[in-house]
Amino acid sequence: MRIKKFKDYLSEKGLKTTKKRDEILNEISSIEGHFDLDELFVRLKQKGSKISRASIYRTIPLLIESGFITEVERVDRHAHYEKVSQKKHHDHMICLKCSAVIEFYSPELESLQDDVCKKKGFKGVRHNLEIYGYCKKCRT
Amino acid sequence: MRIKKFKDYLSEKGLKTTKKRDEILNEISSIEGHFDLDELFVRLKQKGSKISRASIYRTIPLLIESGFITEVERVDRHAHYEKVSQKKHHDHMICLKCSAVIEFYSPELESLQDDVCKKKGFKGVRHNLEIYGYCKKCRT
DNA sequence: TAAAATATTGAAAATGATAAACATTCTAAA
DNA sequence: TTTAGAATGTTTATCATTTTCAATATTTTA
Repeated sequence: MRIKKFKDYLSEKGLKTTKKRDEILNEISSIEGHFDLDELFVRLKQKGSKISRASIYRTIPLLIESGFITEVERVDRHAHYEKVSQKKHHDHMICLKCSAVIEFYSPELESLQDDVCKKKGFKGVRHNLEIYGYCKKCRT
Repeated sequence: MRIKKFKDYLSEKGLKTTKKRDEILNEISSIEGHFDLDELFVRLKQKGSKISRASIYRTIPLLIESGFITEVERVDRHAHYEKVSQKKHHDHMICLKCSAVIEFYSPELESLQDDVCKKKGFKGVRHNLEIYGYCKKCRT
């Protein structure tokens, strides 16, 4: 599974499998939706882990490189991440007031993007769409 | 013009028109393309302004709120801005090989996004779409 | 138009996210 | 099991941004 993929990535790079990396990996696996570094840290601590923030900071680039997580928009002033999952691709609406993140997926939007790419002779492989505005609750 | 709009915004909010705010406003008006806070600061200093970074930091949210500027991609580790201009909105295709940036605009894509927002009860005010892939030259 | 009320300013200190240094501990592979 | 190199935690640094505070400036009021 995906965890194995990460371990393969490590050994390819001559990096090592460690308990801390396993803890991080497992914890992220259990998170649904977005998270930031501090959430991850707190969750691990609550489970009795002795991990430090520094290790998490150091592990995150590896997780991104190996395709385990991706960075999503900086909603606050710090980075947010989410698992790259089997879950279907989706885009985001971000509330400018309450910072709520709404996931959505529109097949029409996807295929229209393909059309636009074709028109430009561009071979798209992935994309990133963020719509900023006001969610149902916050719109006046 | 747009400068007046900002002044109206200030008085609506019970804020004051000041020399410093005018300086910032004028300087931004003369900038083409992206800028960051420090560029703005240096330009003002070069023109003999006695302004401090703190004032610029404090003015930027007002300029954004009033629709004078917007924050664009965080390229580095700090914020970048650009004037909200007459130039038509567009999105970007970015080549993973040669880093070429292709601007495009698709009215269909825009209105489809509006539909998707409507469906979610979301009031979109702006968006950001980047399609990553390979340009005409680089696709194999 | 002077005085009162309130907002703005610069300088410096504070904060928050992230990174680096370094000594110690752990992992993998011989 | 040894050993080289990697990973770790703690502490310290860095950089962008925010806040505090006393001094000024602007606007309002009388």
